[in-house]
Amino acid sequence: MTTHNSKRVAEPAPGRLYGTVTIETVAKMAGVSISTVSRVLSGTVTVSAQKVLAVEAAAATLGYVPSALAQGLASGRSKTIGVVTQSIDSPYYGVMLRGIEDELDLVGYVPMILSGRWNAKEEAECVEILRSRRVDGVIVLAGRIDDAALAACAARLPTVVTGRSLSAPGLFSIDTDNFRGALEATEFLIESGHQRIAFITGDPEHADANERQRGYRAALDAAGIRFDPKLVVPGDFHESSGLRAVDELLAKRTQFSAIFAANDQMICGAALGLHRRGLRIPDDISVVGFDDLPGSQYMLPPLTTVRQPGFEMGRLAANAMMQLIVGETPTAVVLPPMLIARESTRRLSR
Amino acid sequence: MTTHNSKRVAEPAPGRLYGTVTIETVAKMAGVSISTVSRVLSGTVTVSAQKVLAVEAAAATLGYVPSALAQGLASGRSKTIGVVTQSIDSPYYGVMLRGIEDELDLVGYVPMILSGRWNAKEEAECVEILRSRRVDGVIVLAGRIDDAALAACAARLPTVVTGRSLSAPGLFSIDTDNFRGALEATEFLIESGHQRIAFITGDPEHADANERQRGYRAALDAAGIRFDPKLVVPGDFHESSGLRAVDELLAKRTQFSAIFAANDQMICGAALGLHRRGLRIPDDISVVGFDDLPGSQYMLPPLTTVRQPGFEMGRLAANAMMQLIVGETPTAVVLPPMLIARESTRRLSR
DNA sequence: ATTTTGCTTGAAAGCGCTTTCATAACTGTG
DNA sequence: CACAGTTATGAAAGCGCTTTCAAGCAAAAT
Repeated sequence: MTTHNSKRVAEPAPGRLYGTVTIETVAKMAGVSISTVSRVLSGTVTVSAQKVLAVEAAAATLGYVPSALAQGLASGRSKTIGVVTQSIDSPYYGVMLRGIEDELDLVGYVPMILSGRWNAKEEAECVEILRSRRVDGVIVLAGRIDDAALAACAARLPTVVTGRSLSAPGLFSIDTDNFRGALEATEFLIESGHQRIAFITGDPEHADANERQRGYRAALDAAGIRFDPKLVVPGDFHESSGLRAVDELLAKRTQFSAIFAANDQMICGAALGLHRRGLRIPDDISVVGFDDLPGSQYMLPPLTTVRQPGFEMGRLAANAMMQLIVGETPTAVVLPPMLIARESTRRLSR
Repeated sequence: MTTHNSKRVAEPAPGRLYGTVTIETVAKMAGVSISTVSRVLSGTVTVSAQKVLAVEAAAATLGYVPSALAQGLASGRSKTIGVVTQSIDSPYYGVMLRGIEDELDLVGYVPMILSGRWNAKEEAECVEILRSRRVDGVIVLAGRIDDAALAACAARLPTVVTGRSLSAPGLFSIDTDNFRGALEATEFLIESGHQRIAFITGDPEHADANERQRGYRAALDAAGIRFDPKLVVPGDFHESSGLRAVDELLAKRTQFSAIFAANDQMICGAALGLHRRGLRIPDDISVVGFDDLPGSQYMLPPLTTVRQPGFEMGRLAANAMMQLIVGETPTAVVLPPMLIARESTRRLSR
């Protein structure tokens, strides 16, 4: 029987940059074993001061950067958190992402952000990609992915979801009280003397959207104002749908003195629609949005809206993730929204 | 001499989920070697149809998801591209990120997006983190990191930078012609009869900002309009600075009929400032921005601005990266900006 | 019938780390 | 001063893949 493996030369590592400095390079230079290098770099075990110095010096002069891939493979923790957002350029989710980034930064984790593009299938694909990247957890920002898929994800990976309230093992959800926010916004309009209040809905596939509509309706009911379906026009959360909604509203020749939209972006579009018809905000029509996007305070006029603490939500989500990872059970949270009265609404003197 | 290593049981892999399915699990179930599994999954080598089927069946029933960490470590390619943006919620960079995402998606790469927060130090840290993550390349969106650091990065990793024109080995830059964009915007204003045109600068640490100012100046010179330093006020690319700029301009009691700002966000702030003073756009003051953010067409009135093809730039950047990775040399690009005349400017009838 | 060529396939050597495990070197203690 | 109790350290076993390398085999060529 021949020993069929000839000695392999380990010199020119295939497909790899010549001169890559690894933990071994550092170990040799410092005159210690790679275990010791690993120990001083992670700082988990005491190492003699002299060796610490030697290792640090070697690492510095060599410009050693540990491979997160190797670390992840060996330790079973990649120190990265997958984040599924909907659109990387969404102003609304953008703020939440900032919160997540900031919080993760503090504990040495890195986010891996993927876009689900408002589409259950793509979101599921994102989760799959993230799983293959061996992220230590997944944060999903709202989206269309169904609760079951989310629970399934949570079964194998710590999972945090925002804009939704549901519970499952390993799953933590964080939401704002959309019903209440919409209720308060509508109440505010009613208290200001408005009776004919139009509502531009959000995407009906989105739980938030429906909650907001429910809040609008509840405020009307509570005030004894008859609900008029003609005042409700469909939107999809984007600017363009706000513009269309105003056209539709005006075409109906239904009278109204205020518009409440399920988000700020649609109010933007609506404002343009009103402008085109020569209608002034708030002189002719009062408008109220939802979210309080960064730009909303610079709208003309500055927008009255329901503030969602997006940044805080992001931080909370990241925080909860850290807790899940260490095995704690964060307590589910429903954040209170807050009405920000600015200049897009006026009191109706009857 | 005692053989000092006792047989180790490999059963409960430390710190790892019980039941993780690896390539070995699949191999066993399919009755083939792990090499064969690897081969059918990567599809690089022909494998008998029968085994392909067996492997695919096994992988499917086991729900096997290959570890990108292990793949990356073994192959030396992580299939991820690091992206350094400035702020994850910047509307301007957001569009570029979308372009990058889309293009990377097509070729099976995943972006890892980090925020440099407009700060050279943090940007350098991002690059370092990315390096440790063993990304296959780095795309830097503008930023303050100095050219030398960028070139150094390019020396070890394929690098693409936007909003800057420089060249170095392994480095590819992609930029828009800021000078020309600003020149055309200013010319447009001049042709419309404006002579007293104020300019709100961008952050002077940003090359783009200075180019745009140069364009403004050049148009003035070409038209024989005397440059008046009192008409130039500093900004920092954010809305709030646009607001302040208008206050400053008005405080000077210098007369002007138009404002050109180094970006759209500052125009937003400026518009609010004008609104507060009862000045109307474009009746009293014409305004022109730069960038054409997604929201700019919904400004009141819709903003005349210089369009930067952000999405295209993102795609080009990702594309160039792919070329760099396979060893090709993409040709540097300077994209032409385009003036979009909307309703925030009016022709001055003298 | 025998050699050659061409395929498919498994064994095994890494990739660059972390983490036992065991040893060697010290520190006290009775 | 022998013996137990600590530390500090290196060897080596993985982590889950990719990728040679060589063997095995069947088909083609002589």
